[in-house]
Amino acid sequence: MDQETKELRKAGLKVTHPRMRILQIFEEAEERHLTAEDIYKRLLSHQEDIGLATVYRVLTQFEAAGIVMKHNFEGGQAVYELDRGKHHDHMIDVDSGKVIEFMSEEIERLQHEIADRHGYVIEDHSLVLYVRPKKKR
Amino acid sequence: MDQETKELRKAGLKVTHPRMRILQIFEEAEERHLTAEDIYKRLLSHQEDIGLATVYRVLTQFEAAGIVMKHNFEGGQAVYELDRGKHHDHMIDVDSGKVIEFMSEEIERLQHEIADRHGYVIEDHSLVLYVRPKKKR
DNA sequence: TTACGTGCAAAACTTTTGCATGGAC
DNA sequence: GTCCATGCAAAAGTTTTGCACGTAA
Repeated sequence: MDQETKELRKAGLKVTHPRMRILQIFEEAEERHLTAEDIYKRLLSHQEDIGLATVYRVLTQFEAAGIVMKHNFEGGQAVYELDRGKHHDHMIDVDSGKVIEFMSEEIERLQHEIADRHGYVIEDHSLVLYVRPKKKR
Repeated sequence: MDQETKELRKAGLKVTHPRMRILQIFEEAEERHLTAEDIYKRLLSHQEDIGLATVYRVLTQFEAAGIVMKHNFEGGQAVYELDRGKHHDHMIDVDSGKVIEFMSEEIERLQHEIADRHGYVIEDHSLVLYVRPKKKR
């Protein structure tokens, strides 16, 4: 039994063609971060007959099942990435649109400290740096 | 000449009724963070005849002029707040929807350090903590 | 007077939903 | 066979735009 099938079964989801193909799209893709539209277009270009509504439904289920993470960066469309388990934040090159992942134990620690100081516990968080390449000189 | 007029003039914007009223709505509001819809509803309740499209147009101009800041928190609608100049990040109580502002020099410093290490400079950034009140015991 | 601003309605865009059919187990 | 999943089209929700009219400077 292949990896995708296992992943779907584990999530208690029926193993259907759209779900398999969407998982594969993520695995094949160069970029880790894709919009629903990106995925839909790639399916179309492989002559797949899968509706955009299905893409959204599948992504929503995948998110609930912890298979993907959804991010609301600037610019209307939500982006999704496979949830590989290791938490990280994002840096977006505003010139090229490239997404860089990073992780700082130190920032994580400070966030918890701040929330705690205000009487809260962190449920989730979102840190995005919008960056531009340093000028060389 | 009052404060609102001064602010609009400084931004090179004509002093019109909708622009004045929208500035005032921000100043009167208990919450610092309002959606376009929030503002529109408050105008309606004051019997103002200002269209929602105008609210969006004015907010967009205000953002370009540095009068307000726009945030894309989770949940579809963008929120706007007056730009008082002092940078801060946000903590959102997911139970009540309450928005708490905070600021950490330490986190700011680490962000720059990380961007720099990757060969970038930070153009802008967004840090939002989604939190829940600590359980008492 | 003239360029810019506004209200209204329609359009654009992303995402969700209703419904009849199809497919996994 | 049963229940969940899907495609399609339509709806919903937010934001933008076209256009004719209005108004600040």
